[in-house]
Amino acid sequence: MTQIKESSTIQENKITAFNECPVTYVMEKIGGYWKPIILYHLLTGSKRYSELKKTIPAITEKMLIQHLKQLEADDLVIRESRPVVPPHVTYTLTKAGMALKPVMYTMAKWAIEQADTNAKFTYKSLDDFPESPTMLEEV
Amino acid sequence: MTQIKESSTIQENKITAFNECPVTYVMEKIGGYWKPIILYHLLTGSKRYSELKKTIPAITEKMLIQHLKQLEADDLVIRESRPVVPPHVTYTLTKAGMALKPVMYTMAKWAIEQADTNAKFTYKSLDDFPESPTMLEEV
DNA sequence: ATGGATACATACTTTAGGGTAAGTACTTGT
DNA sequence: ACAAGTACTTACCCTAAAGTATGTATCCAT
Repeated sequence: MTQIKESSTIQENKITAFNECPVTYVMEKIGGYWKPIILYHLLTGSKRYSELKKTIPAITEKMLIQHLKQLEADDLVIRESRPVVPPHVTYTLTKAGMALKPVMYTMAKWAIEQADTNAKFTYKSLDDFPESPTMLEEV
Repeated sequence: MTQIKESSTIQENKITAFNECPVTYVMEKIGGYWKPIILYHLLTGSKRYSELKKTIPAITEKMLIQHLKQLEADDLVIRESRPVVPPHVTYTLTKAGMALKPVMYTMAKWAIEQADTNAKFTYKSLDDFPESPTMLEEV
């Protein structure tokens, strides 16, 4: 997991923003190109590592575990492994992770409202958030 | 405004995520260390460039206009300048910008709920979001 | 003994975002 | 003549996030 230089202005500003701005705090937790997508797929229930890989074809394995580790460290997902061969590992949302549902929903709602204006999106409705994976599928 | 290479995997993935994932779409618009803070301060009303500078002391002028330009390009703020000397420029949230209020509120709410668990935040309540600037002040 | 399945790990490179520092234009006040 | 105020602009550098490529361990089936 990529090392971070422990004293740069950029780090300091980040930490300050993180501590003072709740919005930044959330974005730290769920930011990046892949985290929302991973979280979205976990909203519908526990998934194995390989299942996540299959449902998110474009992600590399490095990015996948890297983000899973971060999500675990942030107490948003729980990793459970069965000591069998071949390995069997499942990832499940914690309470805090589940609590992101309304957050993501509100964000999605705004995005789709804006989409009416811009008309350049492939997703169009919030009808089935997050029961069916229409919105974030196939990324 | 920093040039972007127009064909890298990272750009492609970003654009895909941006088009398919509404959450990523939102984060593109309000992400970065400074954008939420700028937006927050604009939620309480129009501000001049210099006022923003004063209320967000840690931001550099480069970052400030850079983000203001981006927010303007994204139709979240409107720039109005009076042709006087010294210049008089104000920034105001658009409708879309204003519509971010519940989005930011929901995010903040989650952050503060988590804060109860972690107890390491300088902000503690949502009581006065966004009427008083207690939450994002002094960053 | 070789390949497949599973869940990673690790070294290296590229890119975009952020930061530093300095300069510009135009006018008023001293 | 020079500084101060306002709203920027520009050139250059550094860092962290993201991507590429390859390797590892274990067991089972063929």
